[in-house]
Amino acid sequence: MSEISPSELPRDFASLKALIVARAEELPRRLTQVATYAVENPDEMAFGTVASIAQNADVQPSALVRFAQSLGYQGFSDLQEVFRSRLRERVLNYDERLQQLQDHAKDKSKSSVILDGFSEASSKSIADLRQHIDENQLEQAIAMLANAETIYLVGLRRSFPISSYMAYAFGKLGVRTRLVDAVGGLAQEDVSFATAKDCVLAISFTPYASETVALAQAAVARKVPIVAITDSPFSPLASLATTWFEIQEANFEGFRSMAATLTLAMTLTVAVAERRSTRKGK
Amino acid sequence: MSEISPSELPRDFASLKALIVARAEELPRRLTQVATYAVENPDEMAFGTVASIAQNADVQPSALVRFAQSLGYQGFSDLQEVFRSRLRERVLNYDERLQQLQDHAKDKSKSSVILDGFSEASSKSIADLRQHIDENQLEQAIAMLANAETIYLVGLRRSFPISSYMAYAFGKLGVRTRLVDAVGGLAQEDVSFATAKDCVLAISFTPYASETVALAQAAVARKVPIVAITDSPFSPLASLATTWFEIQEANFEGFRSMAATLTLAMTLTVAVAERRSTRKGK
DNA sequence: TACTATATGGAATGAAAATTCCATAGTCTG
DNA sequence: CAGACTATGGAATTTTCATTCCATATAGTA
Repeated sequence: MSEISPSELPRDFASLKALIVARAEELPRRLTQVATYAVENPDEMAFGTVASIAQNADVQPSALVRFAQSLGYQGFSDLQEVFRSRLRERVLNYDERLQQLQDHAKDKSKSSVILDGFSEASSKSIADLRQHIDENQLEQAIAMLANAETIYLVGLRRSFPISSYMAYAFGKLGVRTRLVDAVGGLAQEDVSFATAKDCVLAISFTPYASETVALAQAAVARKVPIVAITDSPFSPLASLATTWFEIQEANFEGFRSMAATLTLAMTLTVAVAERRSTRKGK
Repeated sequence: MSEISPSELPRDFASLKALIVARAEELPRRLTQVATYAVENPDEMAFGTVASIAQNADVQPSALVRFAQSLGYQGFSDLQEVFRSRLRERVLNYDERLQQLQDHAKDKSKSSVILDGFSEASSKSIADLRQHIDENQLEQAIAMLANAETIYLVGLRRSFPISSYMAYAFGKLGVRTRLVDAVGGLAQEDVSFATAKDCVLAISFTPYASETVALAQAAVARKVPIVAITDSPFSPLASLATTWFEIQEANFEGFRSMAATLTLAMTLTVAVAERRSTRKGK
């Protein structure tokens, strides 16, 4: 009945998907329709019944069975097993992982618990960042930084690793920056060379370092545009900045992650460098 | 028939689990058995049939139906829906997420693609770290650092943000460190004060900064124990170090993440500080 | 255009599943 | 210890589901 079925049908979702895509065009019209639906709604395929799926895909129940058979499976149920296996392999979601962390904390070494805790906090922070960031704002910040003659990187104490990373990475990519560290009030002088053609990237989290705020104020006074990365709308940087990102880092036992900030920093660095190189090319 | 069912039964897995746990003890013996099985085998509950689950849980099929009804559901199928919803909500696994990134790259802004790429790379790096790390090794490194009189933090160029983060965090936690930056060959002098009672934490990735290697060699000569964080068994640090961590950072378009290294750094910092404070307390 | 092969819709069928029912066992109470 | 109530196992029943079948439509070919 089926053209191919050399006993080695896909049993995992990835290869099944590949098979469906490959065979899709040589299948009859209605079965192509099923193929499309299957690839686009794998969850539904895993849990639905022939009748419910048929209704949603707008085909007859028999079409589903035929589809499965034309791929070489015994019937729909056989095919459905593969879609179900996909869900079994899925990664746990955050709530579950957190729960699991707590459940297994007893039988693990203290250091492993800490590692797991920070891993979770970091992953969660990154996921939140991705979900909450405003695309337009990201675009605006990149444009501002890409247009700047010199980027002044302001980040002290806890934020210093981030700004020093950006200084290093920008340097590698040929973008001119100035890493402002505020040792003994020398910092202000640095920024006092900045003009409206430059840009300040200020990073600060609670408790906001007073030097960072002072530097940002000096920049505002000189009409230097500011991109800020901070953690709250009430941050002093929020009102000073031309545009600003709110980053919520998850914490483990009170120690905040820095993963989201670092990820955003990497993004800005590469995006700005990329923007500059394409612009220069023209 | 059922005691409670005020039309607001759990429809999500988290609250269902809470309900089951809460009601478990007041249920009859066989139904408690079902409750236990359900909580411990949620996947099976989602995919199995009444017959198959009953067999695995070693109860009669009717017990499953009764269990569902005693919680307030119409029947087993009704309850099973909740277990299924849990799997639907699960996070995609890495392969799928990567695939999805590529699929949706067209209809997104370039900057979003970069952010997604780095987010993915960071999450993956952290997951790998957690999976591959050796607990005993982690313990050993923490012990070494906790016992040191002074911790010398050696990390240059790309690794400098990490060591500077640790310097900051250790400082906050009252652990004495020395951040070694190799400006103009001054570094060596720093390490030349170190003794066997201290410890060097060296961080370096390809291409290994020659200064970091030189510092590590100087430390070896003075019999100072070394904990290293690097990316390959062929790293010059691997052979010099007393113990070392291999970290594989995922990359996006050739730009390596730093999330795993940062997560390990946070772990070491907090674990060492914690170890010291408990020891001091005795 | 006629013929043939293939595809499709929809009802019929048979299998499998969930649910109910009932007889019996067990437990609690007076 | 008797009686009443609850719990349990397992068979009977009903519902739901996947699959097959067949009449009709569609497309391809001579």
